[in-house]
Amino acid sequence: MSTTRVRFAPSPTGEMHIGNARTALYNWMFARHEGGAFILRIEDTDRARHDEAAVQVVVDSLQWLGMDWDEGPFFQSERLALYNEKVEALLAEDKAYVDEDPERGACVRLRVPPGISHFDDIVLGSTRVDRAEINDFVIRKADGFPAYNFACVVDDVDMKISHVIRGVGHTKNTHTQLVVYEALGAPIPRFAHMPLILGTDGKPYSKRHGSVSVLDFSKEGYLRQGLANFIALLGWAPGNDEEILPMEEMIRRFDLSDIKKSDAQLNPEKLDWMNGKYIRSLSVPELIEELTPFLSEAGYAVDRYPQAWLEQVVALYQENLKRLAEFPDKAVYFLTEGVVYEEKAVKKVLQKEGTKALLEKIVAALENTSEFTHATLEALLGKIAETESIGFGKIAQPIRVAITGGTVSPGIYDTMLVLGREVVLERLKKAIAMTTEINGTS
RNA sequence: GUCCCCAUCGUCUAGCCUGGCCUAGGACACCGCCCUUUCAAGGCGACGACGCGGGUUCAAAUCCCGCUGGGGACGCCA
Repeated sequence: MSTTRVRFAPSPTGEMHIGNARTALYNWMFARHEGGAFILRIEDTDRARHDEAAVQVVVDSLQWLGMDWDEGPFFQSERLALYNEKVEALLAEDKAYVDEDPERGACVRLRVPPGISHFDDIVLGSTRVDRAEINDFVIRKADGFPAYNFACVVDDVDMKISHVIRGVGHTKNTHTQLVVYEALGAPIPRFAHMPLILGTDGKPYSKRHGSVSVLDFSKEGYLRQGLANFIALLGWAPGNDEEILPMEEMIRRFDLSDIKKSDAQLNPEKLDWMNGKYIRSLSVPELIEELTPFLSEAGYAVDRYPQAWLEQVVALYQENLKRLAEFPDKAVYFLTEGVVYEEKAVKKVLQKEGTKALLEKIVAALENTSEFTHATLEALLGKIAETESIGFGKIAQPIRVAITGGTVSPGIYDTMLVLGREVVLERLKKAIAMTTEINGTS
């Protein structure tokens, strides 16, 4: 059994930032790669920030991305006895002392011995800091709660963490925490600090760049596999040119030493591209399942449509989607009874000289056949194109606008077939009537 | 301000540790072409980078130094 033990230890802030998600993912992938344990620990030692719902966000985010944990979640707020025991021991050994503040009360500080602090980071390499820069720091706050740098180490020791994988903002903390390991006489784990994720302006990725939290990306219609693959590749590459990597593959190839030292900008276009790749890799039933919440959100109850028919519609859009959330709007003329005509499309296509007559011929031809298949439609429309001696585009576009309301849709045969003979005829007639009106008033 | 870190196409990156195979490879985006009934998807192609200056060396994207630029950390927050 592997002795590799890692942990993800967020403070419950109410949202899981994309950068934190990547840190969690790297921890998790590393644990799975090594056959070790992934532990979830909630660092809720700040009373003012305590929030139950915020913990749920962490859990939901992790689960949504497909991460599971072997131990926890542990809550630091429930482990005060352990921290106090350690504080008292340090006090007894005179490695720590009480610092009285007339206003805030008494806290406990750890004595920082002089010297040069040094450790080898798996990502950053050798790092060193003069301890003269580290003041005796607080390990127990006046409110009785442990301070971050203390609770973190006590827990990492207690939980036998072998590798501490966290954001680059913690490198100085690591030097501070090394003092605690020393005072405790505890073995020191390996450290790996992750670079930052930046926005397109090169500043740390934040709300003004777009979605920041994992759950926000989910709401926008990114697939868990797509987002996970994308953020994993922000700062890590498996060493060859492959980019679409299913989770199992990423786990197999993951290596902490392949993580880049420099910060990475999040490129939204590439995320969309990658998400589209994953959408296309799904089976139609799987895609429907992913689409269901978005359909409901838009007011379309999925069970309102025959499953087989819905599969046809979804199949038509699978090649077109970048984000799941785009679907309801794009497929609106399949999902609702009526058609909403875009003014521009009507003006550009339907109001053309001869279009009305053309549509009437199409209606007549369709009414003459009871068969409504790809073959018959192709023969029928092809014949009209031929007798009218016009390109097929000249005939497909008016139909498209008439039955969808716009100039963009899946293939015209497929669109007609899935819409069905009745609906197609009804919409064509409606368009003809409308065209008459427009012509009449102009 | 003090300390620390980083630096290859616009962006994500391969290559750097173990100099030569790099006239620097791939991907996204952009542009063009093909496919084509629209939009996509797909295929093909074009554009596009080793931040600058010194070294070391027969040879540097790769090693060293400086500069410039960018970023981070400096709480009884985590």
